[in-house]
Amino acid sequence: MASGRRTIKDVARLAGVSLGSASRALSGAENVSEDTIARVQRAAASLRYRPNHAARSLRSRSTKTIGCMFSDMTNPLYAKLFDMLEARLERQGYMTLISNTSNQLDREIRSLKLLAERGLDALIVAPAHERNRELNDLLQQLPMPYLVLDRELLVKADTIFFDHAGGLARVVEHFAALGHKRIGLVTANLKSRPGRRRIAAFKTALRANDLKVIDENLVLPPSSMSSAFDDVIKLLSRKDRPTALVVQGTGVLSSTLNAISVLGLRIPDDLSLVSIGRADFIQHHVPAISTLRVDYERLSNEIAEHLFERLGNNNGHSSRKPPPPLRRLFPYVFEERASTAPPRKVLAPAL
Amino acid sequence: MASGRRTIKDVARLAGVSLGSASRALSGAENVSEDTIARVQRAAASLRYRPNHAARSLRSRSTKTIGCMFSDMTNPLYAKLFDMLEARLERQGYMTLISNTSNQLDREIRSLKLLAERGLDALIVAPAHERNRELNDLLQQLPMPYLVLDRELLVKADTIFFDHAGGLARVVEHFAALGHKRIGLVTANLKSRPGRRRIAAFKTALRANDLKVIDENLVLPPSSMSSAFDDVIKLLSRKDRPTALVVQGTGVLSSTLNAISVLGLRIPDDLSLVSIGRADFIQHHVPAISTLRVDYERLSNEIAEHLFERLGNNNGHSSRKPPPPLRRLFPYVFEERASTAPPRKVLAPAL
DNA sequence: ATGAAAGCGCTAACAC
DNA sequence: GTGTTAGCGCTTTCAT
Repeated sequence: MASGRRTIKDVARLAGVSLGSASRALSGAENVSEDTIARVQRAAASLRYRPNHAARSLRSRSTKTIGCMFSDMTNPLYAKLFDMLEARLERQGYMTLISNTSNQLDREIRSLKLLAERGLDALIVAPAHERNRELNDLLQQLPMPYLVLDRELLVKADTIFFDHAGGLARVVEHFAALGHKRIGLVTANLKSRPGRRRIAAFKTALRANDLKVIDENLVLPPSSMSSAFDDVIKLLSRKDRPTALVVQGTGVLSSTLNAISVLGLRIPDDLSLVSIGRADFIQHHVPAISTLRVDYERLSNEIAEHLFERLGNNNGHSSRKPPPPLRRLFPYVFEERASTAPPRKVLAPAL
Repeated sequence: MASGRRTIKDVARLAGVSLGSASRALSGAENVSEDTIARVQRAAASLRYRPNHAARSLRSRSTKTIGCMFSDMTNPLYAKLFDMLEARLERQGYMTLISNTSNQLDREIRSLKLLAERGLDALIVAPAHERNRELNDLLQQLPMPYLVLDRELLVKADTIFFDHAGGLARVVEHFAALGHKRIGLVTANLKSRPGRRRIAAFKTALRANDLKVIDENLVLPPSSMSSAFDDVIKLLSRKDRPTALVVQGTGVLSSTLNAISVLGLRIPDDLSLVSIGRADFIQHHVPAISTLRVDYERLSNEIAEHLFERLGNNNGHSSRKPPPPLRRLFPYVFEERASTAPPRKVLAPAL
């Protein structure tokens, strides 16, 4: 890196004060005179001084950086969350370091090691491999506080869970109230918590509404971004095809819409549809698609607040008692738009 | 951060060697005996030693980190590039720090300052505001080498441009060869280079093929991710509607497909279509969509190689002559798939 | 309120 | 090949 970079020493010399005073003036400490602050700031500006981050964090033991390890940034939902989070944390002077692991265990492990040695102030993690021993050990040994996003790890950790049960219950009730009897779920067959919970919650919600659980109505393409096209075509070609569909809002949704369009079915006349998680590309769809979604602004606020609270406690080094781990159930919001209507068969007699 | 963290001093003591030897052993230096290496590594492992990154980069003046500033990570194209880049750089021991600015000038400026003071080894930037004075000044004062991605800045800088002209020429020739006379372009009306160049290149390509430039065929929704639905509906409802469409592969593409589906038009029977940049959500579309795309794997390799070359030169501090700035024209690849065919009117007489 | 001095953990330069 | 030492740029005591 540039050797000609200005240091705080240069600033102090130019301002005619000691090194310590310059530091205090720049970091807004208590015991500095107005005059000193002014002179130091002028000197810093004229030298275009920028503090050296490595030196600062070596000494102060704070990197002012928060790390995120998400399983797949290509997933627009994570991308959106990251965007909000970054904007939110930046306001407190924190930078966000992201590490994307593409659902690969080895990348998750290397990533965790790297993040650990960089001594970030805190971490937000959503590893794909919740039950891997090495990964769990690594997390446990992490020197900084960390927050888990919708994963059920082996280790006890602060976690924000998404309320899949509540969310899917809301959607199924909505369909049931409209008179739908046959409801399908199209979602990735992932092993991680969101995948597992969505399927379980869907079945539970059906039972709670006295609806039959028809396993054929569960369309489970292997990965979160892969195509559900063929499966949806098959499902919707059946004689007793579902009249309503709950669809995961990633690539699965676009291929489902594609299949619906190819079959010439109309939404909501022939088929009602609710997406889980509003994918960006769908927000202008015609007709507007009813969505079960997470309020990412609220979520990123909650994450930030929790993190800062933990960071605060951590300042006093070994505090008396470790606080109980956070276990927050974060709600989904159901936004009814134009993609749901009563099923045809029910409407017909009324005509 | 944890105060009980092990340092290299602990490792050296346990291994029974000096601090310097421990350091050399761990960083794979030249002059260390096999025996020392083994003992130090054993000691490090048993202590669960992790080097302190701040100390290391303060001393060695290298952060082993490369920063990216992209205008919008929510754009799946950037997300994909970042993913490949991260995997590529990780292999050389580099971490990738991403900063997402959502096309906001103030975030770009703050971001650049933060990245600068963290003394990253190199930067990859694609700012939305190419011609902003403050942003250009900031770039010029950057202490580390940086690479610009498809932007025309005021300052001279290493840049990889995408070959929009070559790419669009290829697509228009393809359509012309199939017999299309009326070709439309649907793309965001962004002020940044990709937006500008795409439009200009499209017009040039039409002229080169003796096709009329019909301004009404240019559909320009305001932002790269916004909806083109209404505009595409209008365009395709016209009597002399285009028989072929070139569509930007972001949210614009999904809303265009949505419009086409609502109008009941079939691809490629009623309308041929090529997307620019394969959005992830479209890779399984039926019919498969012909695409003008960037080879992100190759691109990330070129970026990495260029960066390491610049880093190499930078080691020798002020080298004799600064090398001429890189101005690389990066090619598009045209992948013909199933979404293009001769126009109907031309086929009819043949029947 | 200010200056002097220590030292964060590490690597690089130098001696042997 | 190894140990010793200096010092990266900064914040934080500790005097005054």
